[in-house]
Amino acid sequence: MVTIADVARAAGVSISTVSYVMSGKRTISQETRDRVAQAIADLEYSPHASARSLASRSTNVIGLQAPLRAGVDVHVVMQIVGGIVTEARSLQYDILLLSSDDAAGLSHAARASMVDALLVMDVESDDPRIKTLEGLDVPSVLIGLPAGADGLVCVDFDFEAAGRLAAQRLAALGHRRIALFGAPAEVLERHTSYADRLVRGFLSACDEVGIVGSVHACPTGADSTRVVDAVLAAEPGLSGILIHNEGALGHVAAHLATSPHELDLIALCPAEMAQTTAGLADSIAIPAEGIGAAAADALRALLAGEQRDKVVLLPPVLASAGA
Amino acid sequence: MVTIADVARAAGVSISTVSYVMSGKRTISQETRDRVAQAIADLEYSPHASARSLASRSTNVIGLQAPLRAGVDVHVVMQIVGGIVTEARSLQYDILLLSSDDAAGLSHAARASMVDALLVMDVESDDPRIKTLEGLDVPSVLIGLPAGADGLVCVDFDFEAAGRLAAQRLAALGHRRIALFGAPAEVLERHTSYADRLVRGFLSACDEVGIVGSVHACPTGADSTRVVDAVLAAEPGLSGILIHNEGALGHVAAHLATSPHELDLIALCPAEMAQTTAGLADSIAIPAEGIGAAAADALRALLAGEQRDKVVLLPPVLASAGA
DNA sequence: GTGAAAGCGCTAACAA
DNA sequence: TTGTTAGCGCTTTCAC
Repeated sequence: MVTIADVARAAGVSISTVSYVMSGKRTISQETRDRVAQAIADLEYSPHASARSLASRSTNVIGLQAPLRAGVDVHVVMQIVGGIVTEARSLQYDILLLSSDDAAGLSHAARASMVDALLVMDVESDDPRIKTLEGLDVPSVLIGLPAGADGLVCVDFDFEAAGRLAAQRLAALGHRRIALFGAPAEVLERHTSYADRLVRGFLSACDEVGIVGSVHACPTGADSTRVVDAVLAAEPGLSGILIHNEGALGHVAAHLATSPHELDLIALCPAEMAQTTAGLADSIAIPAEGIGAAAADALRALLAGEQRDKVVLLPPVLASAGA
Repeated sequence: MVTIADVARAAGVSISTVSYVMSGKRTISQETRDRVAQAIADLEYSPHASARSLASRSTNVIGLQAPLRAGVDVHVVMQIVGGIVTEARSLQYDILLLSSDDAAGLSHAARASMVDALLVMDVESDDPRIKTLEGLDVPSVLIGLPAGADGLVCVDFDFEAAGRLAAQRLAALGHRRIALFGAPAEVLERHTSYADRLVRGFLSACDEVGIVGSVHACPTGADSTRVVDAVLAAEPGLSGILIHNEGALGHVAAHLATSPHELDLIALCPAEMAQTTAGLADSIAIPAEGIGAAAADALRALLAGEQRDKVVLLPPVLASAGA
């Protein structure tokens, strides 16, 4: 193993000089700097991460709790994690995947000084982790917007604005009666924050523009088409649909394409998914990677002591499908 | 911050006694052990991870390179990672998500002593990471079976056996002409190891049982149905299909359900996905979590110095769909 | 502009 | 059965 002492010896300087060349916290003559840099390159030296963090009292690691056994939106979770990792890397942070999903996992990582900060996905309202996070001495950011997390920094997609946007768009297309097909019933019933916000935006925009909107839980997979058919039968005149369900989108889109009903379908999903789905009128992209990147950046700001908004909501953007 | 010295003081013992109580590497009287345990609990002490790994020269961290921007099988990747994390946790290991996907990322993590071992997914034949891994002083396990990785431990699903099993099953169902719809063309053309192995197993079993098999690339999404229709038109008498494409499965299954052709469809996909897909004759489950767990366990064996097979292949299991 | 040396919190000899 | 202490490799005062 190559240590800082090896580098110092090779460059003919003291170890503190090597350290200062790497950190830039001291002015070093150009000549010395070059010699040290050369020695580092020659020896393929990488500072021992643990030694460094023991001495510097910081790890350059972010702890991440991600829902790996996710129900619905696997693609979204993966893309968010991808965004986090990419952004974190550019900020010189590594990501430690926390293996337990509970509050104890968070406080353990913090107490063991394994991480400089914590990033937590999939937090629900009344989640015990909220109180735990507030009591820890490492900063944290939530991805999502659970009720009761007032003290914490939250980053999320603006589902309410997305619901509103979709309703307005469908109204502009001339529809007078529209429906939202969302998450499976079990998710809706938990009153997951994002689902509630989407519904709220959708219905309030319907009110505002004076059209009729309804909301329906939607199972994953092929069953979804049955639910859609039932709603279409029960609501004559229904002609515009917003769908937010990764596992149902493909089936519903394909089903409606062969249906006698004349209607417009807007999907709320990652952009890539909209592109491979035929039969969409429009789509609203969930900027999943952007959410991850924004969360990592919010953490950077916290760590740097910058003052920022507690809540960061990424705005929805309407896209022509297939374009 | 609570240190081992605080615990020692509270328990009225020396710090080494505390250390030995935690590691169990020394026999300690029951009484002392209890006092120390009590102090640890009272103070909510967690050993400083960096200090520990600096002194013990091991991190209890596994570095993982996972394809986050995956093309096809997001579900599979997520489940594998879930399996890794779960198993690693039970082995007292944490997972560090390596942020760069290249060889340099691997050697950096190793040289910086950030990890005790490396787990690498999505390695292709002739991947430069293979040589890098072989030169590293930390043990590693690949998930996949790339050509040229003879020196390394590899864990994967037995795609060849799966292809063989599917063909045999379709033959047993009475089909004389069957087809495999696999990955998108760009994946097949890269000669990704798993795709090649699946094809080999499928075709060789066709030969053995004396039926005709053909293999076709399959695009993701709704386009897939067009390809299937074209093949059905071109191959009269085709009546059995094996499909291995997460993004196409739903569309193809739905499409065939409404088709005039009388045929059996076998899906190769995670069990959960088969369950939500209607119209399958059978399915062969990809035990994604099991792969992750097996990989983590292979790493544990390596770390423990156990002698094991270089290649671990998880066998396919035929399941009645919808059952 | 550079060096020497005191820790960071822990593990594991070495001693008793 | 327990305590004392020398490192692990680095950062950062303090000294020049």
